This record gives sequence, C-alpha cells and structure tokens, in this order.
Amino acid sequence: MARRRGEIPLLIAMAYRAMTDELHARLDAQGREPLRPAHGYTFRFLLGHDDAMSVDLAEHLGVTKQAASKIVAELEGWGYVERRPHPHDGRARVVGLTAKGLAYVEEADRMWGEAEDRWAAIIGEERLDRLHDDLLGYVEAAGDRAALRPVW
Amino acid sequence: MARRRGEIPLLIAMAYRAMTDELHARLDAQGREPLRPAHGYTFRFLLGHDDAMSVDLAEHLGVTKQAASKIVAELEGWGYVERRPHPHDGRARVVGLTAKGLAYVEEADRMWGEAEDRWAAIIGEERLDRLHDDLLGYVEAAGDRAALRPVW
DNA sequence: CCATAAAGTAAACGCGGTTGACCATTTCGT
DNA sequence: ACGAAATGGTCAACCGCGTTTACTTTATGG
Repeated sequence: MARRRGEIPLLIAMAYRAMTDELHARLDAQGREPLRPAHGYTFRFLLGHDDAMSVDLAEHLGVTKQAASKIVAELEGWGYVERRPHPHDGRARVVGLTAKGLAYVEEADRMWGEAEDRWAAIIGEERLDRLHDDLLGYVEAAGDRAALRPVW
Repeated sequence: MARRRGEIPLLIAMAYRAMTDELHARLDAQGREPLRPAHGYTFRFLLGHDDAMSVDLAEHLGVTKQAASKIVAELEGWGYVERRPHPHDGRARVVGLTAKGLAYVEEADRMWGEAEDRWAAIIGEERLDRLHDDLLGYVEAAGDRAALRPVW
C-alpha cells in the first residue's frame, strides 16, 4: 500500500484510540469503578516496582506528587492498592497492589490479548510478531520518553 | 523476540506517548500558541471536510458541541481557522482552515515525517512499510472507533 | 547538630470539559 | 401551508482533575 510521509504516527494515534476505547467499553460493561488510563498505568508501575512511594509514581506519570497522592488515595478507597508505612523511612509510605488490583491487571491483560487476537486474524501471527519487534525497537530508542503514562 | 500476550497495546501506547511528546517539544521550541492534540485533530478533520460545522467537529472529537465551539473560537482567535456563514443554512457557520492553519498541518506532517525517518533508521524502510500496512489493517477494521481524536 | 532536602498533606485555584437553558432557523407531519 | 419537532449555536453555571502555594514531619550530610 502506498504510504504518505508522516502517516504512521497518525495511524498509531488511531490504533491507540480504538484499543483503549474497546477496553474501556468492556470495563464499563463490567460495572467497575470509573477507572481511567492513569489508573491502569499506575497498576503497571506498581507491578514493576515493589516498594514504590507516591513520589516515584508521580515522577513516572509525569504529574505532581499531590496529583499522584490523590490517585493513590482514590485507588485505595476502591481497594485496588494499599499503603503501608515504609520500613526504613518514617516520612514515606509504600504503595502496593492488593489482590483486587492484581486481578484487574490480569483482566486487562486478557482483554488486550483478545484485541491482539482480532488483529492477528487480520494480518496473521507472524506479522504481529514483527509488529511487536518494530514497536519495541522504536520504544527502546525513545528511552524515557516512551514511559507508559497518559498523553495529556 | 519473545512476545508476551497483550503486550502490543502497551507498546502502542508508549510509542504514541513518545511521538506526541517529541512533536510538542518541538512546537514549544517554535514559540507557538499552546496547541493541544485536540487542535491538531481539529485541523486534520477540517482538511478532510470542506464545509464542516462545529457540530460535525464535536461529533468527530467525541465532545459536546459547546466544547467544540470553544475550541473553534480559540483557534479562530489565534488565526488558525475562520468561520463563515453557511450558504444554505441560516443557523449554521462553516469552519475552515486559514493559510496559517494549513501551514501548521504541513509543519506537523514534516515533523511526523522526521519521526518516521528516525524509526526507519532503526528498523529499515521495508519494515516501516509493512508496519504501515498492518496498522492500517487494524484501523480500518476498527471502523469509527479509530477516529483521530483525543484519548481522554 | 543544625541546615537542607525529601515525603506527604491541605487548601486555593485554573483549565477544559459537561450540563442545562435558551434563541434562531430549518425540516417534517398532517 | 402551518404548527411541532429537530437542529445549529451561544451563554452561564458547574465539576473533575490537575497545578500552585504553603506547611508539617522525618532524613541526611557538612
């Protein structure tokens, strides 16, 4: 297919939009709390950082520590995360996923997996593998810029 | 490379984030008005819809007509778009890009093109072509869900 | 030790969207 | 053709979610 220069970023934006749309439609149908992308990104961050503090989350999401603190408080109220005192630092609190939070991530992964399957049905598994590698190549080259965080 | 199921959507999110980040950093450096992604999406929509009304833009962006109207008013104030009375409908106003608006889209396309070039340097032109086709395949299958609009 | 930095909290504000009410014009049903 | 409903647009009030500003408490390092 002919490719106009500069078209790929637009396609990425559209694909991203379509996929998140689909996920959130399914989440709504489950009658969950109104989770936003920032919440999902929070869960993923906590998964990979065992003794994370609010301030670490703030840096990862690219927001102020107050905003991160609000997000954590909200998620704590819903039972997705919990805060414990930091073992060595009296000022700090450690944020961690609860069983409910972990279950959400697994559920989301299943849904993303299904989206992938539908994609695979269109272009095939091998091309999906290459797509994965190509995306990974770009993301790794982008470094910190490619953090998993909200767009605006 | 090994691929975890459900990983691709996350990579798309990261790639999207990295690319928009890069574009907006460049726009800031140009000393432009503080254009947001919704503005860019507005320009693209106007490009493809010659006699669009605010209400059409609202539907495209997935916001209320009041919000779309605010966006148009703001862009009009900055000189990127103009509003003219609708030829056949006394209630309506037709929104169109000005020369400045058109120039912005061309500038953005150049920047996206450069982002593509850097990507091509990593994975090669042929793979970029396939990436384009694969993304297009997904986006076309997603239909209306894959509109070019903000994510949340 | 004491000055500075760092984690967290609280309150006021601001931006960008929605909701609700309304006007003017157009379209539709009978 | 005429009245009712629908449509494009605007205005004002509100609200969610982030920032700014200010402060408290605990660590850290000359």
